[in-house]
Amino acid sequence: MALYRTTIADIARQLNTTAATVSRALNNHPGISEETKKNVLKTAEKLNYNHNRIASSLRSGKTHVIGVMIPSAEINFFGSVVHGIENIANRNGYNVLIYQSNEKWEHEVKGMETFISARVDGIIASIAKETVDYSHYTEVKKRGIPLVFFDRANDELGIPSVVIDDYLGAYFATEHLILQGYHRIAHISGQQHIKIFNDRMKGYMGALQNYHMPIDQELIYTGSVSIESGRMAIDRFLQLPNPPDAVFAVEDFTALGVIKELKERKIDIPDEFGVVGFAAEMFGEHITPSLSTIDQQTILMGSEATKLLLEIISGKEPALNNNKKIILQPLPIFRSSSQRQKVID
Amino acid sequence: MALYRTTIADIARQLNTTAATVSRALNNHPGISEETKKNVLKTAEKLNYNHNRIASSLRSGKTHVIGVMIPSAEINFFGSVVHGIENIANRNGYNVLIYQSNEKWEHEVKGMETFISARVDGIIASIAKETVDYSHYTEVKKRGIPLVFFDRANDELGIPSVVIDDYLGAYFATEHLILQGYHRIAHISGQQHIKIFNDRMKGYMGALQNYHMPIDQELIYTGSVSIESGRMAIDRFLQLPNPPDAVFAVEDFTALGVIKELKERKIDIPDEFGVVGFAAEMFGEHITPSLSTIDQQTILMGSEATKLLLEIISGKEPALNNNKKIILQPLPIFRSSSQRQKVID
DNA sequence: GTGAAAGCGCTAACAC
DNA sequence: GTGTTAGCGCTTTCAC
Repeated sequence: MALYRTTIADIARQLNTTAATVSRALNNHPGISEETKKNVLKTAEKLNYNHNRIASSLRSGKTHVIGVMIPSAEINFFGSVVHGIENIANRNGYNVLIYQSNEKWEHEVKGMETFISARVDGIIASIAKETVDYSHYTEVKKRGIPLVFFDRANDELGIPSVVIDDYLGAYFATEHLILQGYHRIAHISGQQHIKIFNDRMKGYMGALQNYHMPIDQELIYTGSVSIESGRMAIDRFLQLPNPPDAVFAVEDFTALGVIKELKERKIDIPDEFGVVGFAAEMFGEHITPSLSTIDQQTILMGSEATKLLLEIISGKEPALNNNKKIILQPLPIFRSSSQRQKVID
Repeated sequence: MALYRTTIADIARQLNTTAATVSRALNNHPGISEETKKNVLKTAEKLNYNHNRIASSLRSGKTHVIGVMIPSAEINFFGSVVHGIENIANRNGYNVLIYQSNEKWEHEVKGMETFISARVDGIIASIAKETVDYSHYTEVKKRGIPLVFFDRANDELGIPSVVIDDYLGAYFATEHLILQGYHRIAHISGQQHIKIFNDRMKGYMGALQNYHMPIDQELIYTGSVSIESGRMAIDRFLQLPNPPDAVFAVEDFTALGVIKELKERKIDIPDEFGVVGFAAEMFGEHITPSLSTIDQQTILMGSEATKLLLEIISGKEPALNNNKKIILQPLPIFRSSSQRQKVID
């Protein structure tokens, strides 16, 4: 088997010309005759030539690779964002190098080092839950490598980001429950040091205030974003002297726990109790009752982040201290779990 | 901002030594004094040096990058396999370049070209549904680039693969329905040119035969792997003079369609009708009734494929005409949709 | 419109 | 244990 790989020098030799000319022809440089170009292309084909990006990158300083840092490829949300990133990247001749943090700070640091070593042209990242020290991100910034955050961003680093409007999504969800005639609306929240969860809490409160409904601290349960925390929240809520008749959960799995617990207690959804989640996880459409939720526009988030990054790379957007923040509109999806047939009033 | 990047030559200059020595120290070569190594490491740190993989790759011919071709990052199954791949790859100092075919042959071809250009050290791929021409894969093989298939493999190309035993999984599913006392067990199949779907059909038939039950062609519906095809199959089955009382569906979404249709028709699951799917999709656990299914061991599939690839790369496994096939055991998960409380006999 | 020459940053073969 | 030398394959001045 011939492991020998054709180089531009081989093509040049065949055509009695030089590597420089071949390179120019292959890269569509202006000022190269049509004739030469045609010959080069034909010979390249004949010799089974394949462009060596490594050599090209070393010389030009551009790798056409984008590093993508996600907490986990196994989580639907991130897989879907990656899908959006890949589409735009490939369409523009960029490749995508994936790194998973598994929500661990150490992995995130290692990933950034890998990206720097690999000389990626830019990085798209979503911050790990564990991360509180951001020096690896500021280091990337300091080295002049374009960086864009998505979903889990940090606004204080002068790094642009693409997020959805979590406040608004939560506002929509809560408002919807109010308009459906629920009177005491509870909220199950997530870890408050994570901005998106905090924003959702604020959106919940904002909607209540706007509709002149009291904010009752007893109706706010801080959980850990899991089925179990949904179940536990219901358990506590129903022990209250004046229990809620609806809940906006910080995320779909939490809402699922709520539904499971309510069903076991034979409490009718949505007539006796309304439920809205957040994230538009796949299962929500298929459970009974189907789950009302807020879509986070994952594919769009990926493609917008990539477009923004490519604009920074191309110089159309400033690379430094760019606080640009693209805020996507959340998309409410109201299904059976919150749509009352008869409004009790 | 200093975009200047420290090179090993800079470190060498500081220490009055040469780039070669610095390189050796950095790469832990044998025969370098502890003292020198310590000094190099210290100076590298001080100068904020970062290894340049591009230059290193060009010289050494190794990129430490694995190309991964998947149909879509958005499909849970593939995201999960990628998770398994990433874990093993990173642990061994390899990075993962992702490419999505979107089930299209053209994209798959382009992806392989990209991998070749990027000089990846090896490739892990799952074949697009559309693909019937495999020349891009044989081309990769011809160029001596290690290649491993997972899940959707082709046994005739002399390329190793990691798959689950689809026959056995289907056998388990069907046998389980038989043992639960169902008498007429139907099968909803997928496109038969795709091997895994064909294997599942065979496993279904094998179980029936082993238990001396007749194979009735009327009870086999060839669908397109979707919720809709599950619904349509039930519609047809229930029009038969002698309808089935259970179904083994080729995949979970098809099984979901079955369940939705049966519920609408007020047919009790599992008492009147048993259902088993395939794939262990997330939603199956949370719908009512919960779905019996066959787990495909996605993470394990990813890690086994990566281990195999790394062994080929390291030369422990032959690179050429390696027909090694790692067959993972499917894991039955029997839930409510097929577990009869009372066996009707 | 094309050639000559240099060099991106690293590693490996060969000295000593 | 370390230095010398060469070169991986490409792109990019600077010529003419």
